[in-house]
Amino acid sequence: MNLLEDLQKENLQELSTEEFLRKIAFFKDLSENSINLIKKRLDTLDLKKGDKVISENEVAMGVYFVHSGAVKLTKQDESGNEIIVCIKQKGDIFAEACLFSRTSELYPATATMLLEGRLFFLDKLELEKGLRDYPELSLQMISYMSDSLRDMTSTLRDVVLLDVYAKTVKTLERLGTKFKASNARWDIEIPLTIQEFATVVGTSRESVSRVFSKLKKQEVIEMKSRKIIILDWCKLCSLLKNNY
Amino acid sequence: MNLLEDLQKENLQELSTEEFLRKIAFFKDLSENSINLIKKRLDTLDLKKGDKVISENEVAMGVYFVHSGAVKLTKQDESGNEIIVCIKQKGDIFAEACLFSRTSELYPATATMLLEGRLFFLDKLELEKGLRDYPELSLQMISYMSDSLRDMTSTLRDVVLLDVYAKTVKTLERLGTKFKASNARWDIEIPLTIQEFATVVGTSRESVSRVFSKLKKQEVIEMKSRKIIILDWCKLCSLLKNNY
DNA sequence: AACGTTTTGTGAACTATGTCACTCCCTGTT
DNA sequence: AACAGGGAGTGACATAGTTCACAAAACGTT
Repeated sequence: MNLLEDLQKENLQELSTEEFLRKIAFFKDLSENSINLIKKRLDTLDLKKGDKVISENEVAMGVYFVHSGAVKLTKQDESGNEIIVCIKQKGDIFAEACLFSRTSELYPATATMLLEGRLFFLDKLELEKGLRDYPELSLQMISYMSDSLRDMTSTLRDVVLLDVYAKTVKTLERLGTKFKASNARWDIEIPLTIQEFATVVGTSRESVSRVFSKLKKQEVIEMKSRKIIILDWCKLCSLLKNNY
Repeated sequence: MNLLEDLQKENLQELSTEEFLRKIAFFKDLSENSINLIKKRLDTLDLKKGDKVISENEVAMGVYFVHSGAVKLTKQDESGNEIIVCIKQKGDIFAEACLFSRTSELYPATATMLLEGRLFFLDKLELEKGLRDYPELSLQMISYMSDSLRDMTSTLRDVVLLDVYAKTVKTLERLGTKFKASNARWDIEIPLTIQEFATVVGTSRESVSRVFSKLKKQEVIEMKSRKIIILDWCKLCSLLKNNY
Protein backbone atom coordinates (compact mmCIF):
# COMPACT_ATOMS: atom_id res chain seq x y z
CA MET A 1 0.00 0.00 0.00
CA ASN A 2 2.83 2.41 0.59
CA LEU A 3 4.79 1.62 -2.51
CA LEU A 4 4.18 5.15 -3.65
CA GLU A 5 6.05 6.36 -0.63
CA ASP A 6 8.92 4.03 -1.26
CA LEU A 7 8.95 5.21 -4.77
CA GLN A 8 9.51 8.75 -3.72
CA LYS A 9 12.50 7.77 -1.70
CA GLU A 10 14.09 5.81 -4.48
CA ASN A 11 16.01 6.97 -7.44
CA LEU A 12 14.01 6.18 -10.51
CA GLN A 13 16.04 8.19 -12.92
CA GLU A 14 17.09 5.16 -14.89
CA LEU A 15 14.00 2.98 -14.84
CA SER A 16 12.29 1.94 -18.03
CA THR A 17 8.65 2.71 -18.56
CA GLU A 18 7.70 -0.78 -17.62
CA GLU A 19 9.78 -0.85 -14.50
CA PHE A 20 8.31 2.50 -13.54
CA LEU A 21 4.80 1.24 -13.96
CA ARG A 22 5.54 -1.84 -11.94
CA LYS A 23 6.97 0.25 -9.18
CA ILE A 24 4.21 2.76 -9.00
CA ALA A 25 1.59 1.78 -6.50
CA PHE A 26 -1.02 2.93 -8.91
CA PHE A 27 -0.40 0.07 -11.21
CA LYS A 28 1.02 -2.61 -9.00
CA ASP A 29 -1.99 -4.88 -8.95
CA LEU A 30 -2.67 -4.94 -12.63
CA SER A 31 -2.24 -8.07 -14.67
CA GLU A 32 0.43 -8.42 -17.35
CA ASN A 33 -2.19 -7.74 -19.99
CA SER A 34 -3.60 -4.65 -18.51
CA ILE A 35 -0.27 -3.14 -17.68
CA ASN A 36 0.66 -3.59 -21.29
CA LEU A 37 -2.56 -1.97 -22.31
CA ILE A 38 -1.90 1.02 -20.14
CA LYS A 39 1.69 1.18 -21.23
CA LYS A 40 0.51 1.48 -24.79
CA ARG A 41 -1.76 4.34 -23.87
CA LEU A 42 0.89 6.28 -22.07
CA ASP A 43 2.66 9.04 -23.92
CA THR A 44 6.19 9.72 -22.82
CA LEU A 45 7.33 13.33 -22.60
CA ASP A 46 10.92 14.33 -22.07
CA LEU A 47 10.99 17.94 -21.09
CA LYS A 48 13.55 20.60 -20.28
CA LYS A 49 13.64 22.98 -17.39
CA GLY A 50 11.19 25.77 -18.00
CA ASP A 51 9.02 23.87 -20.48
CA LYS A 52 5.33 24.40 -20.01
CA VAL A 53 3.31 21.21 -19.74
CA ILE A 54 -0.24 22.47 -19.41
CA SER A 55 -1.88 25.86 -19.02
CA GLU A 56 -4.54 26.97 -16.62
CA ASN A 57 -7.81 27.34 -18.45
CA GLU A 58 -6.79 25.01 -21.23
CA VAL A 59 -9.21 22.15 -21.88
CA ALA A 60 -8.14 19.22 -19.74
CA MET A 61 -7.09 16.21 -21.75
CA GLY A 62 -5.60 13.94 -19.17
CA VAL A 63 -3.39 13.25 -16.24
CA TYR A 64 0.38 13.30 -15.80
CA PHE A 65 2.70 11.02 -13.86
CA VAL A 66 6.11 12.31 -12.91
CA HIS A 67 8.83 9.82 -13.71
CA SER A 68 11.74 12.14 -13.02
CA GLY A 69 12.46 15.83 -12.63
CA ALA A 70 10.18 18.26 -10.86
CA VAL A 71 7.13 20.27 -11.83
CA LYS A 72 5.59 23.41 -10.39
CA LEU A 73 1.87 24.04 -10.51
CA THR A 74 0.98 27.71 -10.63
CA LYS A 75 -2.10 29.86 -10.69
CA GLN A 76 -2.40 33.49 -11.71
CA ASP A 77 -4.69 36.39 -11.09
CA GLU A 78 -5.86 38.86 -13.72
CA SER A 79 -2.85 41.11 -13.39
CA GLY A 80 -0.37 38.32 -13.88
CA ASN A 81 0.83 37.75 -10.35
CA GLU A 82 1.38 34.10 -9.82
CA ILE A 83 1.64 31.68 -6.94
CA ILE A 84 3.03 28.19 -6.91
CA VAL A 85 0.21 26.05 -5.64
CA CYS A 86 2.34 22.99 -5.23
CA ILE A 87 5.35 21.12 -6.49
CA LYS A 88 5.26 17.65 -7.94
CA GLN A 89 8.07 15.17 -7.92
CA LYS A 90 8.86 11.66 -9.06
CA GLY A 91 6.01 9.36 -8.28
CA ASP A 92 3.53 12.22 -8.03
CA ILE A 93 0.50 12.72 -10.19
CA PHE A 94 -0.92 16.00 -11.36
CA ALA A 95 -3.98 17.31 -13.11
CA GLU A 96 -5.95 14.62 -11.28
CA ALA A 97 -8.52 17.26 -10.51
CA CYS A 98 -9.80 16.95 -14.05
CA LEU A 99 -11.11 13.42 -13.46
CA PHE A 100 -14.87 12.98 -13.63
CA SER A 101 -15.18 16.68 -13.27
CA ARG A 102 -18.66 18.02 -13.36
CA THR A 103 -17.89 21.61 -12.57
CA SER A 104 -15.22 22.39 -15.10
CA GLU A 105 -13.42 20.90 -18.02
CA LEU A 106 -10.39 23.11 -17.67
CA TYR A 107 -7.08 22.49 -16.00
CA PRO A 108 -7.05 24.22 -12.64
CA ALA A 109 -3.41 25.29 -12.88
CA THR A 110 -0.41 25.78 -15.10
CA ALA A 111 2.37 23.20 -14.96
CA THR A 112 5.99 24.05 -15.73
CA MET A 113 9.13 21.95 -15.44
CA LEU A 114 11.39 23.03 -12.60
CA LEU A 115 14.00 20.46 -13.55
CA GLU A 116 14.29 18.55 -16.75
CA GLY A 117 12.73 15.15 -16.57
CA ARG A 118 10.28 12.68 -17.94
CA LEU A 119 6.52 12.66 -17.64
CA PHE A 120 3.91 10.16 -18.68
CA PHE A 121 0.64 11.39 -20.03
CA LEU A 122 -2.54 9.37 -19.76
CA ASP A 123 -5.73 10.38 -21.45
CA LYS A 124 -8.41 11.27 -18.98
CA LEU A 125 -10.95 8.89 -20.47
CA GLU A 126 -8.44 6.06 -20.46
CA LEU A 127 -7.72 6.63 -16.82
CA GLU A 128 -11.38 6.81 -15.95
CA LYS A 129 -11.80 3.50 -17.71
CA GLY A 130 -8.83 2.13 -15.82
CA LEU A 131 -10.33 3.26 -12.56
CA ARG A 132 -13.59 1.55 -13.39
CA ASP A 133 -11.88 -1.68 -14.38
CA TYR A 134 -9.40 -1.88 -11.54
CA PRO A 135 -10.95 -0.98 -8.21
CA GLU A 136 -7.57 -1.20 -6.53
CA LEU A 137 -6.47 1.67 -8.69
CA SER A 138 -9.33 3.78 -7.42
CA LEU A 139 -8.40 3.13 -3.83
CA GLN A 140 -4.89 4.17 -4.64
CA MET A 141 -6.19 7.36 -6.17
CA ILE A 142 -8.40 8.13 -3.19
CA SER A 143 -5.49 7.63 -0.88
CA TYR A 144 -3.33 9.94 -2.94
CA MET A 145 -5.99 12.61 -3.08
CA SER A 146 -6.59 12.35 0.66
CA ASP A 147 -2.98 13.20 1.25
CA SER A 148 -3.11 16.08 -1.19
CA LEU A 149 -6.16 17.54 0.48
CA ARG A 150 -4.60 17.21 3.87
CA ASP A 151 -1.45 18.97 2.69
CA MET A 152 -3.41 21.72 1.10
CA THR A 153 -5.40 22.57 4.21
CA SER A 154 -2.19 22.84 6.18
CA THR A 155 -0.67 25.07 3.56
CA LEU A 156 -3.75 27.25 3.61
CA ARG A 157 -3.54 27.67 7.34
CA ASP A 158 0.11 28.62 7.20
CA VAL A 159 -0.39 31.13 4.43
CA VAL A 160 -3.13 32.88 6.35
CA LEU A 161 -1.91 32.82 9.90
CA LEU A 162 1.86 33.05 9.86
CA ASP A 163 4.18 35.96 9.27
CA VAL A 164 6.75 35.97 6.52
CA TYR A 165 9.54 34.60 8.66
CA ALA A 166 7.54 31.62 9.87
CA LYS A 167 6.07 30.96 6.45
CA THR A 168 9.51 30.95 4.91
CA VAL A 169 10.90 28.51 7.43
CA LYS A 170 7.86 26.26 7.17
CA THR A 171 8.03 26.26 3.41
CA LEU A 172 11.69 25.33 3.60
CA GLU A 173 10.76 22.45 5.84
CA ARG A 174 7.91 21.34 3.65
CA LEU A 175 9.94 21.43 0.45
CA GLY A 176 12.93 19.99 2.23
CA THR A 177 10.94 16.93 3.17
CA LYS A 178 9.73 16.67 -0.38
CA PHE A 179 13.19 16.80 -1.90
CA LYS A 180 15.05 14.97 0.83
CA ALA A 181 14.02 11.76 -0.84
CA SER A 182 15.69 12.47 -4.07
CA ASN A 183 19.33 12.52 -3.17
CA ALA A 184 21.45 10.50 -0.86
CA ARG A 185 23.63 13.28 0.54
CA TRP A 186 22.87 15.03 3.77
CA ASP A 187 22.40 18.40 2.19
CA ILE A 188 18.97 18.86 0.70
CA GLU A 189 18.67 20.72 -2.56
CA ILE A 190 15.55 22.59 -3.56
CA PRO A 191 15.62 23.54 -7.22
CA LEU A 192 14.13 26.99 -6.82
CA THR A 193 15.47 30.51 -7.09
CA ILE A 194 14.55 32.97 -4.39
CA GLN A 195 12.09 34.56 -6.78
CA GLU A 196 10.30 31.29 -7.30
CA PHE A 197 10.47 30.41 -3.65
CA ALA A 198 8.78 33.69 -2.86
CA THR A 199 5.79 32.73 -4.98
CA VAL A 200 5.49 29.48 -3.06
CA VAL A 201 5.51 31.33 0.22
CA GLY A 202 3.17 33.92 -1.18
CA THR A 203 5.30 36.94 -0.49
CA SER A 204 7.78 39.25 -2.22
CA ARG A 205 11.25 38.32 -3.43
CA GLU A 206 12.78 40.98 -1.21
CA SER A 207 11.13 39.70 1.94
CA VAL A 208 12.38 36.19 1.35
CA SER A 209 15.80 37.54 0.58
CA ARG A 210 15.91 39.25 3.95
CA VAL A 211 14.88 36.11 5.81
CA PHE A 212 17.39 34.07 3.84
CA SER A 213 20.12 36.49 4.82
CA LYS A 214 19.51 35.66 8.45
CA LEU A 215 19.35 31.94 7.79
CA LYS A 216 22.61 32.07 5.88
CA LYS A 217 24.30 33.85 8.77
CA GLN A 218 23.13 31.02 11.00
CA GLU A 219 24.48 28.55 8.45
CA VAL A 220 21.14 26.85 8.05
CA ILE A 221 20.98 27.29 4.30
CA GLU A 222 23.02 28.46 1.37
CA MET A 223 22.44 29.18 -2.30
CA LYS A 224 24.42 27.49 -5.03
CA SER A 225 23.81 27.49 -8.77
CA ARG A 226 20.29 28.76 -8.41
CA LYS A 227 19.29 26.15 -5.93
CA ILE A 228 18.49 26.41 -2.27
CA ILE A 229 20.59 24.08 -0.16
CA ILE A 230 19.62 23.16 3.36
CA LEU A 231 22.77 22.65 5.41
CA ASP A 232 21.38 22.06 8.84
CA TRP A 233 18.06 20.33 8.94
CA CYS A 234 17.88 20.10 12.72
CA LYS A 235 18.57 23.74 13.27
CA LEU A 236 15.98 24.62 10.63
CA CYS A 237 13.29 22.62 12.38
CA SER A 238 14.14 24.05 15.78
CA LEU A 239 13.77 27.61 14.54
CA LEU A 240 10.02 27.33 14.44
CA LYS A 241 9.58 26.08 17.94
CA ASN A 242 11.74 28.67 19.64
CA ASN A 243 10.17 31.85 18.51
CA TYR A 244 6.44 31.93 18.87
CA MET B 1 -23.49 11.02 -12.04
CA ASN B 2 -24.46 14.49 -10.93
CA LEU B 3 -26.98 13.48 -8.37
CA LEU B 4 -24.77 14.95 -5.75
CA GLU B 5 -25.16 18.30 -7.42
CA ASP B 6 -28.89 17.96 -7.61
CA LEU B 7 -28.84 17.00 -4.02
CA GLN B 8 -27.23 20.23 -3.04
CA LYS B 9 -29.91 22.22 -4.77
CA GLU B 10 -32.70 20.35 -3.15
CA ASN B 11 -34.21 20.65 0.23
CA LEU B 12 -33.46 17.52 2.17
CA GLN B 13 -34.42 18.82 5.53
CA GLU B 14 -37.21 16.34 5.94
CA LEU B 15 -35.85 13.20 4.33
CA SER B 16 -35.49 10.00 6.24
CA THR B 17 -32.16 8.24 6.49
CA GLU B 18 -33.13 5.85 3.79
CA GLU B 19 -34.40 8.49 1.45
CA PHE B 20 -31.23 10.43 2.06
CA LEU B 21 -29.07 7.47 1.21
CA ARG B 22 -31.03 6.78 -1.94
CA LYS B 23 -30.65 10.37 -3.00
CA ILE B 24 -26.97 10.65 -2.37
CA ALA B 25 -24.93 9.83 -5.40
CA PHE B 26 -22.57 7.98 -3.18
CA PHE B 27 -24.99 5.23 -2.58
CA LYS B 28 -27.27 5.29 -5.53
CA ASP B 29 -26.02 2.12 -7.21
CA LEU B 30 -26.05 -0.10 -4.20
CA SER B 31 -28.43 -3.01 -3.93
CA GLU B 32 -31.22 -3.12 -1.40
CA ASN B 33 -29.16 -5.41 0.77
CA SER B 34 -26.04 -3.36 0.79
CA ILE B 35 -27.84 -0.11 1.39
CA ASN B 36 -29.43 -1.70 4.39
CA LEU B 37 -26.05 -2.86 5.53
CA ILE B 38 -24.61 0.62 5.27
CA LYS B 39 -27.67 2.12 6.87
CA LYS B 40 -27.08 -0.11 9.84
CA ARG B 41 -23.50 1.05 10.11
CA LEU B 42 -24.38 4.71 10.01
CA ASP B 43 -24.66 6.58 13.24
CA THR B 44 -27.04 9.48 13.24
CA LEU B 45 -26.04 12.61 15.06
CA ASP B 46 -28.39 15.50 15.71
CA LEU B 47 -26.35 18.47 16.72
CA LYS B 48 -26.92 22.04 17.82
CA LYS B 49 -25.27 25.17 16.60
CA GLY B 50 -21.83 25.42 18.09
CA ASP B 51 -21.44 21.73 18.86
CA LYS B 52 -18.03 20.35 18.13
CA VAL B 53 -18.03 17.25 15.95
CA ILE B 54 -14.37 16.39 15.70
CA SER B 55 -11.13 17.99 16.81
CA GLU B 56 -7.96 18.55 14.90
CA ASN B 57 -5.32 16.12 16.06
CA GLU B 58 -7.84 13.67 17.42
CA VAL B 59 -7.48 10.13 16.13
CA ALA B 60 -9.58 9.80 13.03
CA MET B 61 -12.40 7.32 13.39
CA GLY B 62 -14.45 7.91 10.28
CA VAL B 63 -16.19 10.09 7.82
CA TYR B 64 -19.23 12.37 8.11
CA PHE B 65 -22.06 13.05 5.71
CA VAL B 66 -24.05 16.23 6.13
CA HIS B 67 -27.75 15.58 6.01
CA SER B 68 -28.82 19.05 7.07
CA GLY B 69 -27.38 22.11 8.72
CA ALA B 70 -23.91 23.47 8.08
CA VAL B 71 -20.46 22.69 9.40
CA LYS B 72 -17.30 24.72 9.51
CA LEU B 73 -13.89 23.11 9.31
CA THR B 74 -11.21 25.05 11.12
CA LYS B 75 -7.53 24.83 11.76
CA GLN B 76 -5.48 26.60 14.41
CA ASP B 77 -1.94 27.68 14.96
CA GLU B 78 -0.07 27.39 18.24
CA SER B 79 -1.30 30.69 19.58
CA GLY B 80 -4.94 29.88 19.02
CA ASN B 81 -5.68 31.92 15.93
CA GLU B 82 -8.01 30.00 13.72
CA ILE B 83 -9.06 29.95 10.12
CA ILE B 84 -12.07 28.36 8.56
CA VAL B 85 -10.67 26.06 5.93
CA CYS B 86 -14.00 25.35 4.37
CA ILE B 87 -17.70 25.05 5.01
CA LYS B 88 -19.71 21.90 4.47
CA GLN B 89 -23.36 21.74 3.67
CA LYS B 90 -26.06 19.22 3.00
CA GLY B 91 -24.81 16.53 0.67
CA ASP B 92 -21.19 17.27 1.51
CA ILE B 93 -18.76 14.88 3.08
CA PHE B 94 -16.02 15.74 5.50
CA ALA B 95 -13.05 14.10 7.14
CA GLU B 96 -12.57 12.15 3.90
CA ALA B 97 -8.90 12.96 4.15
CA CYS B 98 -8.56 10.27 6.78
CA LEU B 99 -9.27 7.49 4.32
CA PHE B 100 -6.44 5.10 3.60
CA SER B 101 -4.13 7.61 5.11
CA ARG B 102 -0.54 6.57 5.31
CA THR B 103 0.87 9.83 6.55
CA SER B 104 -1.32 10.53 9.51
CA GLU B 105 -4.05 9.01 11.55
CA LEU B 106 -5.33 12.29 12.87
CA TYR B 107 -8.15 14.49 11.68
CA PRO B 108 -6.74 17.38 9.72
CA ALA B 109 -9.21 19.92 11.06
CA THR B 110 -11.78 20.73 13.70
CA ALA B 111 -15.45 20.54 12.73
CA THR B 112 -18.10 22.64 14.42
CA MET B 113 -21.78 23.06 13.64
CA LEU B 114 -22.64 26.45 12.17
CA LEU B 115 -26.31 25.62 12.12
CA GLU B 116 -28.07 22.85 13.91
CA GLY B 117 -28.57 19.81 11.77
CA ARG B 118 -28.09 16.13 11.26
CA LEU B 119 -24.94 14.26 10.36
CA PHE B 120 -24.27 10.66 9.55
CA PHE B 121 -21.12 9.07 10.78
CA LEU B 122 -19.53 6.13 9.00
CA ASP B 123 -16.60 4.27 10.42
CA LYS B 124 -13.52 4.68 8.32
CA LEU B 125 -12.95 0.96 7.98
CA GLU B 126 -16.54 0.40 6.96
CA LEU B 127 -16.24 3.01 4.28
CA GLU B 128 -12.98 1.60 3.03
CA LYS B 129 -14.69 -1.74 2.80
CA GLY B 130 -17.59 -0.12 0.99
CA LEU B 131 -15.22 1.46 -1.46
CA ARG B 132 -13.60 -1.87 -2.14
CA ASP B 133 -16.89 -3.62 -2.63
CA TYR B 134 -18.60 -0.99 -4.74
CA PRO B 135 -16.29 0.46 -7.37
CA GLU B 136 -18.93 3.00 -8.35
CA LEU B 137 -18.64 4.43 -4.90
CA SER B 138 -14.94 4.97 -5.40
CA LEU B 139 -15.47 6.85 -8.61
CA GLN B 140 -17.97 9.02 -6.82
CA MET B 141 -15.42 9.70 -4.14
CA ILE B 142 -12.71 10.56 -6.64
CA SER B 143 -15.01 12.95 -8.38
CA TYR B 144 -15.90 14.63 -5.13
CA MET B 145 -12.29 14.93 -4.09
CA SER B 146 -11.33 16.33 -7.49
CA ASP B 147 -13.77 19.14 -6.98
CA SER B 148 -12.52 19.79 -3.47
CA LEU B 149 -8.94 19.99 -4.67
CA ARG B 150 -9.87 22.34 -7.43
CA ASP B 151 -11.74 24.60 -5.04
CA MET B 152 -8.89 24.59 -2.62
CA THR B 153 -6.30 25.70 -5.14
CA SER B 154 -8.51 28.62 -6.15
CA THR B 155 -9.00 29.59 -2.54
CA LEU B 156 -5.28 29.44 -1.99
CA ARG B 157 -4.62 31.75 -4.90
CA ASP B 158 -7.18 34.26 -3.69
CA VAL B 159 -5.87 34.26 -0.17
CA VAL B 160 -2.34 34.96 -1.34
CA LEU B 161 -2.85 37.40 -4.17
CA LEU B 162 -5.85 39.53 -3.40
CA ASP B 163 -6.29 42.45 -1.02
CA VAL B 164 -8.85 42.43 1.75
CA TYR B 165 -11.56 44.10 -0.26
CA ALA B 166 -11.34 41.66 -3.14
CA LYS B 167 -11.01 38.67 -0.84
CA THR B 168 -14.08 39.72 1.07
CA VAL B 169 -16.18 40.12 -2.05
CA LYS B 170 -14.92 36.85 -3.51
CA THR B 171 -15.63 35.02 -0.29
CA LEU B 172 -19.12 36.45 -0.27
CA GLU B 173 -19.59 35.17 -3.78
CA ARG B 174 -18.16 31.76 -2.99
CA LEU B 175 -20.28 31.28 0.10
CA GLY B 176 -23.25 32.83 -1.59
CA THR B 177 -23.13 30.19 -4.28
CA LYS B 178 -22.82 27.54 -1.65
CA PHE B 179 -25.84 28.70 0.33
CA LYS B 180 -27.96 29.87 -2.54
CA ALA B 181 -29.12 26.31 -2.97
CA SER B 182 -30.53 25.97 0.45
CA ASN B 183 -33.39 28.42 0.42
CA ALA B 184 -35.93 29.38 -2.14
CA ARG B 185 -35.98 33.12 -1.56
CA TRP B 186 -33.94 35.56 -3.55
CA ASP B 187 -31.95 36.79 -0.63
CA ILE B 188 -29.08 34.52 0.23
CA GLU B 189 -28.32 33.91 3.86
CA ILE B 190 -24.89 32.99 5.10
CA PRO B 191 -24.98 31.77 8.69
CA LEU B 192 -21.82 33.52 9.82
CA THR B 193 -21.07 36.45 12.05
CA ILE B 194 -18.56 39.01 10.85
CA GLN B 195 -16.05 37.52 13.23
CA GLU B 196 -16.41 34.11 11.71
CA PHE B 197 -16.48 35.48 8.21
CA ALA B 198 -13.18 37.19 8.89
CA THR B 199 -11.56 33.86 9.67
CA VAL B 200 -12.78 32.50 6.35
CA VAL B 201 -11.27 35.44 4.51
CA GLY B 202 -8.16 35.21 6.60
CA THR B 203 -8.16 38.73 7.94
CA SER B 204 -9.23 40.69 11.00
CA ARG B 205 -12.76 41.30 12.15
CA GLU B 206 -12.26 45.04 11.92
CA SER B 207 -11.13 44.92 8.31
CA VAL B 208 -14.16 42.94 7.26
CA SER B 209 -16.36 45.26 9.21
CA ARG B 210 -15.02 48.22 7.26
CA VAL B 211 -15.58 46.51 3.92
CA PHE B 212 -19.07 45.47 4.98
CA SER B 213 -19.86 49.06 5.88
CA LYS B 214 -19.26 50.04 2.27
CA LEU B 215 -21.25 47.13 0.93
CA LYS B 216 -24.14 47.96 3.20
CA LYS B 217 -24.16 51.55 1.97
CA GLN B 218 -24.42 50.18 -1.56
CA GLU B 219 -27.23 47.92 -0.41
CA VAL B 220 -25.45 44.80 -1.53
CA ILE B 221 -25.65 43.07 1.81
CA GLU B 222 -27.14 43.45 5.25
CA MET B 223 -26.83 41.72 8.60
CA LYS B 224 -29.78 40.24 10.42
CA SER B 225 -29.82 38.02 13.48
CA ARG B 226 -26.16 37.15 13.17
CA LYS B 227 -26.39 36.14 9.58
CA ILE B 228 -25.06 37.80 6.48
CA ILE B 229 -27.74 38.42 3.88
CA ILE B 230 -26.90 39.11 0.28
CA LEU B 231 -29.48 41.49 -1.12
CA ASP B 232 -28.15 42.15 -4.58
CA TRP B 233 -26.30 39.24 -6.14
CA CYS B 234 -25.74 40.95 -9.47
CA LYS B 235 -24.23 44.05 -7.97
CA LEU B 236 -22.02 41.90 -5.78
CA CYS B 237 -20.61 40.01 -8.74
CA SER B 238 -20.03 43.16 -10.74
CA LEU B 239 -17.96 44.70 -7.96
CA LEU B 240 -15.04 42.45 -8.70
CA LYS B 241 -14.86 43.17 -12.37
CA ASN B 242 -14.96 46.94 -12.11
CA ASN B 243 -12.08 47.63 -9.86
CA TYR B 244 -8.90 45.89 -10.78
C1' DA C 1 -39.45 46.08 28.48
C1' DA C 2 -35.10 45.76 30.69
C1' DC C 3 -31.02 43.22 31.26
C1' DG C 4 -26.56 41.15 30.30
C1' DT C 5 -23.83 39.32 26.73
C1' DT C 6 -21.97 39.17 22.40
C1' DT C 7 -21.13 41.30 18.28
C1' DT C 8 -20.13 45.33 15.61
C1' DG C 9 -18.38 50.14 14.05
C1' DT C 10 -14.79 53.34 13.92
C1' DG C 11 -10.87 56.41 14.89
C1' DA C 12 -5.92 56.42 15.85
C1' DA C 13 -1.50 54.52 16.38
C1' DC C 14 1.52 51.09 14.98
C1' DT C 15 3.87 47.64 12.20
C1' DA C 16 4.96 44.28 8.95
C1' DT C 17 5.51 43.90 4.37
C1' DG C 18 5.31 45.47 -0.24
C1' DT C 19 7.48 48.65 -3.54
C1' DC C 20 11.18 51.27 -5.58
C1' DA C 21 15.75 52.03 -6.86
C1' DC C 22 19.86 50.82 -6.89
C1' DT C 23 24.30 48.00 -6.80
C1' DC C 24 26.53 43.88 -6.74
C1' DC C 25 27.05 39.19 -7.59
C1' DC C 26 26.53 35.05 -9.65
C1' DT C 27 26.37 31.66 -13.61
C1' DG C 28 26.48 30.09 -17.81
C1' DT C 29 28.11 31.39 -22.48
C1' DT C 30 31.04 32.83 -26.02
C1' DA D 1 38.88 35.23 -19.54
C1' DA D 2 35.60 38.36 -20.41
C1' DC D 3 30.87 39.28 -20.93
C1' DA D 4 25.97 39.65 -20.67
C1' DG D 5 21.92 39.11 -18.26
C1' DG D 6 19.26 37.45 -14.86
C1' DG D 7 19.17 36.89 -9.87
C1' DA D 8 20.03 38.60 -5.23
C1' DG D 9 20.96 41.99 -1.36
C1' DT D 10 19.62 46.11 0.91
C1' DG D 11 18.25 50.77 2.38
C1' DA D 12 14.45 54.11 2.25
C1' DC D 13 9.82 54.90 1.78
C1' DA D 14 4.82 54.05 1.25
C1' DT D 15 0.86 51.83 2.84
C1' DA D 16 -2.49 48.25 3.68
C1' DG D 17 -3.94 46.05 7.34
C1' DT D 18 -3.54 44.78 12.29
C1' DT D 19 -4.20 46.08 16.86
C1' DC D 20 -6.08 48.69 20.57
C1' DA D 21 -9.61 50.97 22.82
C1' DC D 22 -13.70 52.36 23.19
C1' DA D 23 -18.79 53.20 22.37
C1' DA D 24 -22.83 51.73 20.28
C1' DA D 25 -25.87 48.35 18.62
C1' DA D 26 -28.05 43.91 18.30
C1' DC D 27 -29.68 39.87 20.19
C1' DG D 28 -32.11 36.66 23.09
C1' DT D 29 -33.49 35.90 27.80
C1' DT D 30 -36.02 36.62 31.72
